[in-house]
Amino acid sequence: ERPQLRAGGPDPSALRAEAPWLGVQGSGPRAAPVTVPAPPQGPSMGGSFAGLEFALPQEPQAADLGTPGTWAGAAGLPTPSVHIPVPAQRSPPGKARLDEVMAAAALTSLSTSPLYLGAPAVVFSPEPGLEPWREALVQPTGSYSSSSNSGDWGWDLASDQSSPSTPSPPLPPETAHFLFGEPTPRKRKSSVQVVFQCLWKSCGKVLHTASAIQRHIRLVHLGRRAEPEHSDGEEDFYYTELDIGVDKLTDGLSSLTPASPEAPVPPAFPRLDLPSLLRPLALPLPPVLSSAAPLQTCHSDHTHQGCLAPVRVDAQPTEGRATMPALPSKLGANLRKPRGDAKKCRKVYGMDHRDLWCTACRWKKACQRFLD
DNA sequence: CTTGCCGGGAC
DNA sequence: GTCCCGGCAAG
Repeated sequence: ERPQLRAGGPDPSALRAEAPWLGVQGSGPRAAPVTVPAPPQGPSMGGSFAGLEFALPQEPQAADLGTPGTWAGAAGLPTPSVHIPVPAQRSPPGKARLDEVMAAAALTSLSTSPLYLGAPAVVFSPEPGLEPWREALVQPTGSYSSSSNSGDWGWDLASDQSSPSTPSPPLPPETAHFLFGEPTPRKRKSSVQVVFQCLWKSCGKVLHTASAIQRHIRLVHLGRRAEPEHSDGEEDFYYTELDIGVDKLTDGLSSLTPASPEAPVPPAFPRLDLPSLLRPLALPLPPVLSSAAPLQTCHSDHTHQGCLAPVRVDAQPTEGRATMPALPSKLGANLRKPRGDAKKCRKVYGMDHRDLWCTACRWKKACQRFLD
């Protein structure tokens, strides 16, 4: 028994429905954020992007994460090899080894976030978040100036967005910071703290342990008993893990700690101050992804979407009541499947031979004969 | 404009 | 359950 879909609230069913589909669609550097090397497909990077070097986070740039400024420094090095996460060419669909990618993602999450032990399902739940990462990766360098993201998708507790003087092209430090998807590498364990934020609409509660947040969700949002044994794991869909620097934590979370359990107001998410950088993205990114665990990225495509379902909210980016920033106002439409390019019964047989159509076509449903 | 099909209604 | 269609989004 699932709770009814609350308007504007997280929708686990949508997530579940989308997950397999995402898996099918998954191609290219899907889990590249951490372990998957640049996909071999597509034009060679060496040609058009000579001089640039992949900065895929094989080994997370420990020193950079959490301190975006470092990136500016890296970019300023005299060497032509700039640490810019040169996006891989979009690879043909279906070529990626999904199992590899998934395995990599799973391993990464396990190795980087011991706290997952307390929330096993989280490994799955953030699945839809892969996209921004991928989206960024597939952006050709040449077009990066108009490319994705400012790194401000998340709340400012997790990342320092204050680098107004930093030029954005070709790659703002924030972007690099974000792109690596692992802002809290193991090497900096000591200065990083993990918190768990409730994604429930208008909640945003932040707790320090997975069990606590699960309990919170069970009790407050799912209306269930607090005991974990009564859980079916659904609460995992409603929170996200955030890695934040201790200093930031102290600054930003002072009013969000469990000491103020009644506070319905979520952390003050930063507004998107670089909207132009977001333009190419089909979807704004779930804010919770900014600096969270590696898997906390969104996976979608220019022609596909749906990844936002689990964090769907109706909040407006600039409104105080917003639990999350900059989500599209009409996400419902994003759940619609993109039109396939296959000819359908209607087109093949024409209106004249409607009797030849498959039943679904006759009923104006998704064609079952000519699948995409 | 046409096409695909979601959402929902009628039965 | 089957069957149909209004209406929407994409092209």
